[in-house]
Amino acid sequence: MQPNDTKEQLVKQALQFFASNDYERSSLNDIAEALGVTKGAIYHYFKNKDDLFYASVNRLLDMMEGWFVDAMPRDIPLKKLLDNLFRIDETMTEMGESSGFGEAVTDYKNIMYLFLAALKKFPDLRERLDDIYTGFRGALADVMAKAVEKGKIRKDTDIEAVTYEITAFYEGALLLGTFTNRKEYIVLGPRVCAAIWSQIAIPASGGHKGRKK
Amino acid sequence: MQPNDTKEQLVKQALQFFASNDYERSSLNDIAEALGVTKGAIYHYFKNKDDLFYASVNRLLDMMEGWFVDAMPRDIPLKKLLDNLFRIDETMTEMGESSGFGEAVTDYKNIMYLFLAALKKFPDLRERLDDIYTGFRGALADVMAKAVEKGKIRKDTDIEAVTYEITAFYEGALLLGTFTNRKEYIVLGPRVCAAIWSQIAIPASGGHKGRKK
Amino acid sequence: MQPNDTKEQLVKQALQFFASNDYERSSLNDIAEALGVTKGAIYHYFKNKDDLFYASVNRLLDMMEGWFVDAMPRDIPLKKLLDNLFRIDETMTEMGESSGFGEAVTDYKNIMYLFLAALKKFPDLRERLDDIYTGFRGALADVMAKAVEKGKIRKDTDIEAVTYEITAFYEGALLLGTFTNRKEYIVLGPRVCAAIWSQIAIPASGGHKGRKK
Amino acid sequence: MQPNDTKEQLVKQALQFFASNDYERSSLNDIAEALGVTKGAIYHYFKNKDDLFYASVNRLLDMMEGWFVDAMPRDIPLKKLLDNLFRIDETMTEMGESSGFGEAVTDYKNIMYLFLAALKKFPDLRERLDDIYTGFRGALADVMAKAVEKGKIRKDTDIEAVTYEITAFYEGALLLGTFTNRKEYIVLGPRVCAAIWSQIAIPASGGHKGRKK
DNA sequence: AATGAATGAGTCTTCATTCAT
DNA sequence: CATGAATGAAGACTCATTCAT
Repeated sequence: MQPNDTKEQLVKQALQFFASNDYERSSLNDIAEALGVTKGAIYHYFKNKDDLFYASVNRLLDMMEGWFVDAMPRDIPLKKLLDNLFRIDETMTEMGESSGFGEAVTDYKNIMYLFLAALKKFPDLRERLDDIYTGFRGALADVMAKAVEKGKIRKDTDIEAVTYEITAFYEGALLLGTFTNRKEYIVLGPRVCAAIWSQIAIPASGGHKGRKK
Repeated sequence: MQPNDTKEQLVKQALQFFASNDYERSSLNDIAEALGVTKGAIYHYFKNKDDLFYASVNRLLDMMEGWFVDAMPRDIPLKKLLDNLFRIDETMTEMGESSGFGEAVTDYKNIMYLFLAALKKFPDLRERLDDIYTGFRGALADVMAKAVEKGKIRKDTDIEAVTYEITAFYEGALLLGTFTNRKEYIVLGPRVCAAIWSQIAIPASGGHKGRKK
Repeated sequence: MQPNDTKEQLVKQALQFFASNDYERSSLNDIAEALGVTKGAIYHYFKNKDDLFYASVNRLLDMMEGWFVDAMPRDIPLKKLLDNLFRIDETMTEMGESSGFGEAVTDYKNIMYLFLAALKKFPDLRERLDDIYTGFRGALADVMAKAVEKGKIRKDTDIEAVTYEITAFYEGALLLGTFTNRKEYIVLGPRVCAAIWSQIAIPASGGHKGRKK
Repeated sequence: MQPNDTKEQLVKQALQFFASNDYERSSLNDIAEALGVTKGAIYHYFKNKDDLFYASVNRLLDMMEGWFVDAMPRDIPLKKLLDNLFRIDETMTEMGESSGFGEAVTDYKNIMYLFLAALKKFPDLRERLDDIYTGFRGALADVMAKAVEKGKIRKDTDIEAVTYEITAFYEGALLLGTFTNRKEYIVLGPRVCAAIWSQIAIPASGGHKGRKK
């Protein structure tokens, strides 16, 4: 195994470990054991405990950037994109699976803790995270702009507000799930999607056909 | 100074301290110094470090419950309520001031960390937090139901979805602020509010013309 | 209740407490709670924690002195005295009951620990304890001397050795009981008594005499 | 220095330390200093303070088992064995020297405290200790049985009682020494031995061979 | 006579980090 | 490359004792 591969492996495993274990409360002994190496080995590849954590979080950010920005489909019909997005649980699972990290990393609750711990230690990560959100919102705005052009949604749509609304709602829904331990977004996500859609869509024809009773 | 007063004081000060300092990383030495007492005094009133933290978080939850549930105005016009709510920054500041805790407790970024740290340590707090969110959404739903009756908003409004949407958006906006360190919600909050309102409001007269330019 | 009475009560209760609880491991808080008073009250009557312990142990020594020395029957037939003594368990129980302290103080295991802890802290107690053993052995020797006079036991009996033998055996039997948690002395005590008696008694008649000068 | 050697060394030195210092009152600082290592080093080899103590006491029990059970001479004339045993002080010293532990471990006073402290903390040690006593008594009983066969002692000897008598006396003599700080057993031990012997021996013949000058 | 709040020195324990091998 | 023994600073917690009331 090439040296670099070893380091890569360690980062990947460490990320999985940190996803399910609180960084502050994990001793290097625990970590080393979980990674199947000795403490010395870790110090061989990383400057210190923080360095390993930093590398792990960055690996996670790479993945999220790939998923939410680079891999964001931009030539898909807006309605379809939104429908997909608002099946929040499926989207998260899909992302987790495609990432190749275990399911521990998929669980938003874990990611939440991971990010907050990381941001507290490494404020410079804020910038990377910000880029990801900005990128995501940009992609969404692009698709909406196209939808306006195509006459799918109203011309007077406040695109910036709506992308922000969607992004914030997304995060908030996951956060509420973390707080309350109930995934209400599974049921309510699509209904919120419908509500938002009705707010921007151009009515097919006459009148509003009572989208819900 | 009465014993009870002392304990109360300690809880209050500890809450302020924990709002700006990470619980795990704060040594009892730091805490004691910040509270202006000796370690021994803390152990006189609290079983251990966790106990003090638990009491502090509960005090915060009391406050939030009072603000977001008990003090929630229920006979206010919906539009007015939403306008108020979506001036997120002002609402948070107002709540902070009314609480009597310092501004450290007002800052949502701090509360975020506080809650996540607390939930990790004391899973039973999840229930209290859940009650608060449920209470808040219930109050919101009540006002919306009345607005429906009064013909202010559409009869086919998916009240449950919209209240969830608002709550999650609220949390998400604050969380994004925490992540990115930018309070976009100051500008975008009201615009999102307008978008949501247009989605549920009954058009003043014929056709939906240019609710926003 | 007179002040002195209070102090007396405290000493008595403390003795019972120390009989079942290790002194070193008992905090003054525990002790105060067990005695049903506050720490302050203890400091009112005793100089410090050690002082209370010292008083308690002395009270126990008073009791033992009364039982093993002062109340030792000296005009009883030797055989009867020995028979009584070697029913070790009954003797200990009887002593405990007569003492008025609870049964915790009766249990030799507890006394053992108490003495060792006390001797370690207060070496001067050794003298008192020594006096008690000396007194006991003296009383025993007196009875044996009389038995020699009366022709009950052999004239060449090494009285000093036999009293020492009995005393040491007694302590040793109790100590073994403490170590092994089995009261073998209940069964074996009387048999040892018989063996010792046969060693000193004058054979009723012919028998094998003159094996000793 | 090999790892195992280091741990062994620590156990051995700790035993010597605990022999002369009360476990409860010894801080890990004291212990570490006495062993010539840092506290951290101790925690490297032992789970905690108790663990080190436990290992030390077990090492002592190993030694005692070796001495009092395994190394007990079984084909020696009973009289000689008893004579040896009842020179208590010499026996204890010999054992101490042969053990290789320092003289602190030899002193029965110390062993006493050690055992009681250990039994209080680790009740399971009682079993080991019990085995040692049982083994010792068994060996003694074997030798006595042979002596009966060879016509050296009386057939009606209550072997079980006598071995118990000897064992308990042994312990008791040492305990009295601990309590009173006087080694009376140096003088009285042999005299008690003579008394016991006269109780079981078969008179050689008519003559009085002066067991005592 | 009695309280109990408050202290601070001391306890056991953890852990990131270093370093000789 | 990798080990794991060893360190030492820092952590949470205990408790005998004091003192104002």
